Amino acid sequence: MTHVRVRFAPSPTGYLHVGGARTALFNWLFARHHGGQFILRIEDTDRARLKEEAIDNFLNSFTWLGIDWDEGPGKDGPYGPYHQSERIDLYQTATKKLLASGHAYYCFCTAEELEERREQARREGRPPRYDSRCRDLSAAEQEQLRAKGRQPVVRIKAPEEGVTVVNDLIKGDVSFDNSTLDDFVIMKSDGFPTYNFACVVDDSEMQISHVIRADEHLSNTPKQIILYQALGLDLPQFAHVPMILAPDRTKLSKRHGATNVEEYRDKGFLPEALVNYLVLLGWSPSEEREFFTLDELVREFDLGRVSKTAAVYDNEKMTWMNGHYLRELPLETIVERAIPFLEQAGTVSRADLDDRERLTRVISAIRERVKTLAEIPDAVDYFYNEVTEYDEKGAKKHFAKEGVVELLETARERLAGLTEFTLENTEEAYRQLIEERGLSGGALIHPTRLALTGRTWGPGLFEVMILLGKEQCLQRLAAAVHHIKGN
RNA sequence: GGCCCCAUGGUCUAGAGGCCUAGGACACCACUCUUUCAAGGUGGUAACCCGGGUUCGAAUCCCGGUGGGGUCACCA
Repeated sequence: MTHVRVRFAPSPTGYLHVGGARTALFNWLFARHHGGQFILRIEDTDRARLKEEAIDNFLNSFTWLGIDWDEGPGKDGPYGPYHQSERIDLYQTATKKLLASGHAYYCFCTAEELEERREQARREGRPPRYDSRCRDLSAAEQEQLRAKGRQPVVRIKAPEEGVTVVNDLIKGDVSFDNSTLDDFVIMKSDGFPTYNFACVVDDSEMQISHVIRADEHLSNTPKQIILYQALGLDLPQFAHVPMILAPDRTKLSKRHGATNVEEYRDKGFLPEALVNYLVLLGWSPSEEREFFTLDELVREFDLGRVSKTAAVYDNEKMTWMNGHYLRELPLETIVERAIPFLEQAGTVSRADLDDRERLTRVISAIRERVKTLAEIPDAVDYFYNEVTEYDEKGAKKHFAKEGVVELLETARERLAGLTEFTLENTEEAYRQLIEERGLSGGALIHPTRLALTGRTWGPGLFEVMILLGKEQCLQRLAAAVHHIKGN
């Protein structure tokens, strides 16, 4: 294979979308698999929609996902600059070439005129194509229009007959009738290139070997091929990856919930899980397997195993995947990543957060019971804060029983009598009491859990006791008794 | 609407003519483990869009329908 150079070319108008993230990921994996380069190119030719902070958002998202780039913003290379707004001279040179060779021409129609004609075409049920009316304007006519103050655009002279075939690595050969193409704009009246033009000039200039992009660009590809041909340039390989759809089978958008990777981070998802989930949407490994590290993906990834069909994004599976990573990642890693969420929630004091040893034990106890980092503050709450209320259903079930007050008081005395408050001792004390009274384990354990945590679920009771410490246990048992009597 | 792409359980997918009585994963249900909730283990419900061909044989190849998606800008 020729030397692999691929690129991801976002337009800095918003955030990195999960669909974009997956496309970038496919590009990155392909580059790493083949020992090639992954380039980030900023397509900022639409100055009206440009957002200053967007580029940083993108870069942060990539870094968070573990995707690095060999050339691009902050990483100069031999084919820079990597912002299209700084490459205008390149597009102008290419335009001059096209104009000189008769492959392009100036068009003086205004945006309003064009919109009007498109509207009319639609009304009459015709395809809204540009009618090439400026194609053969004489020099004199052009002068006249310029004199009127009209700022022209430059259009490509598209072939009127024949067929343009896209040899796509994923879709196979796709043919387009040239008669369906019109003389599209390559340079806007503001002197900036259009997407298709800038894309071709840059992909060629940057020696891109494989253009791997979303399916929605497939219909742009014949236009780009025409530009390559007009400029006398070699074609890259094309690969159009299927789209990611929302559950209602439409394009994924804000109204479907979290769609950009920053939101996933903020909702407590792990980058490992997002990457793993996303890569499995549209790509399948050669062996039946669900979990892959980035390194394993680099080894396994293959464009040949990318599916042709659009995939529906499933948040349940994403969440399941996240839960898996939450359980499997090193404990220290989870603790590190949980801290920002705990800080944000503000329910655990600074001092408690700094007691890393206890925090680690607490998180170890609950981590397989949560699916996202964002659930951790709530799950650890009672280890750090007093229990102020009891689960309503649980209270009805466990606090309303005959003799529960006496039972909890007795249990409290037994615990109070322990000189060493260990897992073994506490359990032993409880087992003994259970046996004495001829109770089922749950009859004592359930009300105790509710008293200590306010909840009906959580880690093993004796683990909770040890984590809470003797004093807290005694205090909470007393408080619960007080609460029950008060009702 | 024109053009283009696609079509295996609710969802992600395996499958490149006989290995398919269609496999795996999520979700769901049951059982199991268990002091609870999870996690884990075991089992289960559930799919080849329809119609024609081709072939001894089709989820797989061809054609036609249907359905879904994408795209038709001086946006990328």
